[in-house]
Amino acid sequence: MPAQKKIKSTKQKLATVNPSGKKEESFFELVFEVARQIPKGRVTSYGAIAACLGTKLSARMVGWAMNGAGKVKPKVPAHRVVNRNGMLTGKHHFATEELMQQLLEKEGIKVKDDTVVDFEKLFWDPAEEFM
DNA sequence: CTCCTGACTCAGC
DNA sequence: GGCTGAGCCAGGA
Repeated sequence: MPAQKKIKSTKQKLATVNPSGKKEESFFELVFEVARQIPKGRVTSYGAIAACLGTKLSARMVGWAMNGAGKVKPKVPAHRVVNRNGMLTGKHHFATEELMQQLLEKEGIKVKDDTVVDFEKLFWDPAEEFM
């Protein structure tokens, strides 16, 4: 795990990325925004996103937010989000358990034993993007 | 309104 | 070094 550096007000940065100055977005919409920023062929963790949003203790909420990942538009690449070990803990929530892995492999990410190979190398820190 | 649960994480044993 | 318990917050019953 890359030591989580000083997280700044990422929410504000998100507001910049998403200049639809409407009402406050719910927590998972915020999560979706971050998730959509994940570059192809890269992955991140629930904790990283949570920390990025300032609620690192609520990584569960991030994962849960992903529950609606396929129900929103544009679609959220939930398959690029794994737990802090790089394990595909959320694959059971996809259409099929193989789907998540297939999507990852399709993007050049190798998956072995439900775990992303070279996870640390492929890890994408949301804080980097909004810095 | 209260209770339960959950795609995580960390700390303790 | 693996397993267990507790904390986290939001939404659904």
